[in-house]
Amino acid sequence: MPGDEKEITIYDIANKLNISAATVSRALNDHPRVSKKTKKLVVKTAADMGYRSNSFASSLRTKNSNIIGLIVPRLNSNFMADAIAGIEKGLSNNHYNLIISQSLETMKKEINNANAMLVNRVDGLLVSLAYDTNNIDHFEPFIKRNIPVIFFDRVFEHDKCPQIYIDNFKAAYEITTHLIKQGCKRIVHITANQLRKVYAERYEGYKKALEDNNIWFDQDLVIINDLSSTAGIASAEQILRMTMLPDGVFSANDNCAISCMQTLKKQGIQIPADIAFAGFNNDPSACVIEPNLTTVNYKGYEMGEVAAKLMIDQLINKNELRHAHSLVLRSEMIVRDSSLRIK
Amino acid sequence: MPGDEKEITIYDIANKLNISAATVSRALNDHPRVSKKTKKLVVKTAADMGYRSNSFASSLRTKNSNIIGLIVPRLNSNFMADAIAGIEKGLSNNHYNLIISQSLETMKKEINNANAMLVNRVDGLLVSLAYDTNNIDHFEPFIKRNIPVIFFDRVFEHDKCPQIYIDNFKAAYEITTHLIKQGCKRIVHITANQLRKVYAERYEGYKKALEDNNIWFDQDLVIINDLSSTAGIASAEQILRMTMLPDGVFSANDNCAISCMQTLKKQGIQIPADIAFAGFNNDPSACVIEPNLTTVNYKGYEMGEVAAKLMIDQLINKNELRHAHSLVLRSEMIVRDSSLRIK
DNA sequence: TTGTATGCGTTATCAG
DNA sequence: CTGATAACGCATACAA
Repeated sequence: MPGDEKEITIYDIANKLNISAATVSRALNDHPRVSKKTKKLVVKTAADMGYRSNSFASSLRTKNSNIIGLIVPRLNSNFMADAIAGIEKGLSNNHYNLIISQSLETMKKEINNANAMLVNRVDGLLVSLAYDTNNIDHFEPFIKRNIPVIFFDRVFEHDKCPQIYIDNFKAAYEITTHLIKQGCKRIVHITANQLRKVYAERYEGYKKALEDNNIWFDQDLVIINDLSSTAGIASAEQILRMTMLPDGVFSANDNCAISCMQTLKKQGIQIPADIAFAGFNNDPSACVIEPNLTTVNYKGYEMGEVAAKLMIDQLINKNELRHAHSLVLRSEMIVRDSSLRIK
Repeated sequence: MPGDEKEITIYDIANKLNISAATVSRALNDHPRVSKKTKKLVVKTAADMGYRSNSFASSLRTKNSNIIGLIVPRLNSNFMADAIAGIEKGLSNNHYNLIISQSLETMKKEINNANAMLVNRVDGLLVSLAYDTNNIDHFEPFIKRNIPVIFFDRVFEHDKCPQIYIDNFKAAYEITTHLIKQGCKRIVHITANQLRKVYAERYEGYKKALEDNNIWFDQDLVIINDLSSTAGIASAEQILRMTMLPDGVFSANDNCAISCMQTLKKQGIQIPADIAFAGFNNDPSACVIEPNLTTVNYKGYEMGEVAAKLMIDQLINKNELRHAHSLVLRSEMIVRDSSLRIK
């Protein structure tokens, strides 16, 4: 029966070659003080014998797992899938492995995930926070142990944890200003839970743009939901019920913007003539909807790569004073037909 | 300085409580032959002392990592993101962790990934194959060690490896037949590398549907590319150069179908009147493109859940005769306006 | 129900 | 450059 054969260990290799296990270990780890000849011989014999290093034993000794943990709200969004792809690339290039879990937007599961990561002894943790996370005590055990915790996108302020994000305030300010320049005076803003800094900052950017253009901020024009497709439909219905229709909509994500647009279009609303639209994220569908959606390009892949790079840096420079230097990535407004009244 | 404090072990707990480490170990693992009282005391003390189990030591003893490996071509596609979300849910419910990597569609990287998984001692492996993988020798080390290897979506025939997929032949047959019923007689098929069974079978389904409806199969109507958006544009250009335009297009994925449609629309082609369209996958954008795209609904999330479930079954029933029972999941054609000529 | 003793496979220390 | 030896922290066989 297969699977019952004994696994080869460095002792087996040592016996076969009449050298010590210590030398075998050193040879396999490319230790400088082993002769080229021995190294070559050991590596070859190991391969021949079907040896595979036992990472459990190795990790037990070295106290390193070479595994990075990742906790995200959802794995299946365009942005997150891109981010993970970028992270995986960055880590695997440095021979780190990635273990992933999703909080499904609840702090409760996020705490469970964090504990699992702790037990799995990840060497570092990358986190994008759940919808309702209001404190990060569950990451303290990592911080206490000097295990780097890095937040990206959905970040949290902590002087030991670097953050990677884009300037959401600025991006929202720009895109709102753009709508105003296109003649919009009553702009609806669709956003989510203000606990998440990304949404709070976009909201602030929206408000500031109104203010700077002498447009009265009207709380009734702000719709707060979960930015899902379903929420987009509901938002459209809410808009249609307004006594005075808005002439612009800035949604905090594309997903919601698109389903909102579709619903309004079905009711005969002309876009951008009646209502100009802007989203956020530059999802693939933004180039499919008609008219194409003006949005903020915000590439997850790059953010993932950067997060991985920062993590590697932290792990390599373990002894250096680790100040939480944060990174603000570029984002850019992409103007498409959904907001272009003046051509 | 933080991080320098010694980690608590079961010995520390044992000392504190004046019991043996063995009892602590048993108590923490909820072993039946430990008194309720001791268990409770141990668990509480462990928590108070900030103990975390050392998975390295534990794994070294038990030879189980409680980690499942996942190798996929790309992490960032709608289908794969959904599948991974389903897998993660299924595994985490059973206290398994998930370690992921992407082959970026090359067999070379897939082999590297497999080796990394081997060294990481995953308890099982879930695989969706790269574009050009033409043999699976790199998974033999797992099979030899009785580590379950399960293929999903992009599968490979092996009598020890269960497969999870949909009936691609049937789905393609149905959707092609649908196009024919809508009056199409010259149907282009856009597909990918025939090494991958999914595409080969969709191709076969297409051919069989033509045959059964007495439509001559024309090799010139078959376009083989990588099904990317870029490839969709190129396909449209190729179609426009055809001396006689086709009256239908069946693309092996939505992504390519959509960019192809967009390009043709820009050239004034009416859809579905001039050319009827059908895709595969039911990506979110299929409901955004105008007209909405007829496609095959093929939910990744469910496939992921099923893959996780099958893996758990294999791991639990370790001793049972493990015959590679494969699973064929449901898929369904969704008819939308892109193919509806007869209303 | 609890304790004792041992080994899992590696790496680091020390000695040569 | 190489060898002997001692941990790393846990789980289990066996003994009590």
